[in-house]
Amino acid sequence: MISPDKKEQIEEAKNIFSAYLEKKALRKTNERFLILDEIYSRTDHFEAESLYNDILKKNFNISRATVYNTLELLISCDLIKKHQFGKNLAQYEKSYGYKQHDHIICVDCKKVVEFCDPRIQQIKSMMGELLNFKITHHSLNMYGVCGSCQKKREMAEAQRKEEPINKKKTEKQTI
Amino acid sequence: MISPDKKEQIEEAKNIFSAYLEKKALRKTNERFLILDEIYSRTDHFEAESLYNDILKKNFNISRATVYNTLELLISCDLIKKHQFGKNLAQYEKSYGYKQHDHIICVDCKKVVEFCDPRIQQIKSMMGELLNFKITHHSLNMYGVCGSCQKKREMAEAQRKEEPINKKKTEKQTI
DNA sequence: ATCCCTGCAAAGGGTTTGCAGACGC
DNA sequence: GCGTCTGCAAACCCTTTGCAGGGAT
Repeated sequence: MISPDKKEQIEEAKNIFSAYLEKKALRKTNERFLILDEIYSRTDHFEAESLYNDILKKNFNISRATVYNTLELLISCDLIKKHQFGKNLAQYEKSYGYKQHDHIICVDCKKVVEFCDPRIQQIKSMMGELLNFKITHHSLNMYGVCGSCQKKREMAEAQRKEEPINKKKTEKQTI
Repeated sequence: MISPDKKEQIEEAKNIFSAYLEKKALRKTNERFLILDEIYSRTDHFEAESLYNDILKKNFNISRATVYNTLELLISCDLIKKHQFGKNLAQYEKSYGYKQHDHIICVDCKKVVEFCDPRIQQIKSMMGELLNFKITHHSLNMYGVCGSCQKKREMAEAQRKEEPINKKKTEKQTI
């Protein structure tokens, strides 16, 4: 999922953003490009707050309001995507130069893995036609336990059997 | 999606909940069964707040804390499912007696339509195996414009062309 | 010069938490 | 009677909003 030359990708993203702002008669402020730059220098998914903090760390003065405002603009011109992985906390990821994909999330360690499957596209177009919807986008998340967390669970289970002390309390904890 | 005899379904749901509480050594309080009853008497999706309000309307004294607590329990024993359709607002639906399905949401009127597609199951098991995840559940939401909102959009567009007054302002509103 | 965009801080809305009293077991 | 659940209200967290000043066009 990593592009060969990140620098060029950032430049291209800036061009797209610039064209978008022009088309919509919005202003090209330093803050907006600073945020785009920070996002495209990152890897993986991020939250609004960590983006904000990392920009502060670099001694740029910027406000949360501007971060949220700019994220909204970047979503509009398809330079980033917004996700909600179950909790009430939005996560974002850059999307220019990355192909369409979906996510598997580990319910224990919260790790996010990406995957592609062409059948999603088929379902999308078939269901759109069937139900007379003009589908614009979708979100498919699978939740489960990743390999290493499966092992951890097995070990914890084995230990529980070894020491059946305080039986009632242990039972309750497996809610 | 409507069951032939709702009453029986509610009874069955209560039995499942009762057995679950027993197994986990949790208490069978009136509040918990009251909430379950209210949920299974409803149709479609609902939010925690409207559930809470509707119970208050029936002159039962209950607190939000208990509603949220009980919703959590009902999720654990698979009697309801929790969804996040994009916003920071959880929606729930009863799940006992209803077959697995996914959702299409209209981005204009927020209408939610359900659909089934067996290919999801295939993708689930294939990706689980491929990435070594024990998949427990998933969430697939498609977003788009429903039939009637498509018409509304077309009409609005036609009107816009008829009266090209205040051109610049109209342009900006299409963000 | 205009007026959109920014930073700041406070408000907002859904959800969670802490505590004292109530009640299922 | 013990210990969990409840109701209440405050706290919490992420996000949005209002406002006055500043900068892009």
